[in-house]
Amino acid sequence: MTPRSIAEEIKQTRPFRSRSQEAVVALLRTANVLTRRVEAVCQSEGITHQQYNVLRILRGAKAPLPTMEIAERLVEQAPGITRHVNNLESRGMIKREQWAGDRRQVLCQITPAGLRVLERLDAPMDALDDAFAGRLGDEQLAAFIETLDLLRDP
Amino acid sequence: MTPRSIAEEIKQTRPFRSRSQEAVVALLRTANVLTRRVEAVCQSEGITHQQYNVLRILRGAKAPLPTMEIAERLVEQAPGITRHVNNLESRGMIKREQWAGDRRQVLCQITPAGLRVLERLDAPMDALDDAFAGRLGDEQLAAFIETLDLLRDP
DNA sequence: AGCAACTACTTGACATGTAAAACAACCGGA
DNA sequence: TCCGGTTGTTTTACATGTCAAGTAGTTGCT
Repeated sequence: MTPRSIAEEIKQTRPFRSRSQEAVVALLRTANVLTRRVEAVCQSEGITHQQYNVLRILRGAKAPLPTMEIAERLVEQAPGITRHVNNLESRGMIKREQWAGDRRQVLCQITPAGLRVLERLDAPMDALDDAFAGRLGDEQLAAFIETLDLLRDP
Repeated sequence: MTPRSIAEEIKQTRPFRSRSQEAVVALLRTANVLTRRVEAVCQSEGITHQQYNVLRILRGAKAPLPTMEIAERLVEQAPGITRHVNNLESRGMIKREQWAGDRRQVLCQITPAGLRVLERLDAPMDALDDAFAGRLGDEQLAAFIETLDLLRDP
């Protein structure tokens, strides 16, 4: 039941210099594949992967969030977020408002329309998650997550 | 020694609907972080992550490769590859030639200049791989790679 | 108060990824 | 051989991510 190994998959004559390199390449390729699937699901509602993430962050937050908060959570630079927010706002999925406390900040909040979009995506996204990671056994899944957490650790 | 968990890291009020979802998010975020580091290394030679990959594929191949072969191995659409190849060719790192056998194909080959660029990147890239994946134990690393291979399996 | 330094965006310019369409070249019959 | 259908690649158009600058609005120090 061994899946095609990366070495074979990319047909490299000189496969890998190290096991670490193999892990790096495998991680990047796997994420690449996964991203496409997520995009495919989001497309059904006419939004992109990152727009979806913005909406999900806003839904997850109890209160309206300043733009930079979203940027931090998405690990993306501010300009990109500004554009996502522009786009989502123009389509009525989120609402922006100045906050009296610090007028530099723009607080973003998901609208009922945005919530409905997310709700329609919940089921297919859950299905994707399960189809993707569901074949891993419980302890393999746990180990995988733990390893990923460790790798991101500074 | 537990790293910040994703749930905590992204400050979501409603963390995850499932363990599978946590794995999906962790994978995407980890790849995101890793990509930035790779880009940072490539930048020292003035090339991008994907241009680096094109060069590495061409170095790994014994013979010149048609453009579409590169696209397949990089899992990227043709137009993107055309541009990378244009860019690399204009800087003398690769060479393009028509092939008599099938005149639709354009064969790409790395030049000595391109090889030198790669050689200068080999050491820092190895270092990155090790810094990134090196803290995993041997068997944790093996399990990680195996899981990734499995996840990419159709 | 006054001003330098900093923060939160926003805008503009540019590289890259993708879908769609344009082309040239090849392939398999009729 | 001629023709419709594929294939390899490029062009075009567009969305997105990043960097560099620009603009408000704040803060801290004097």
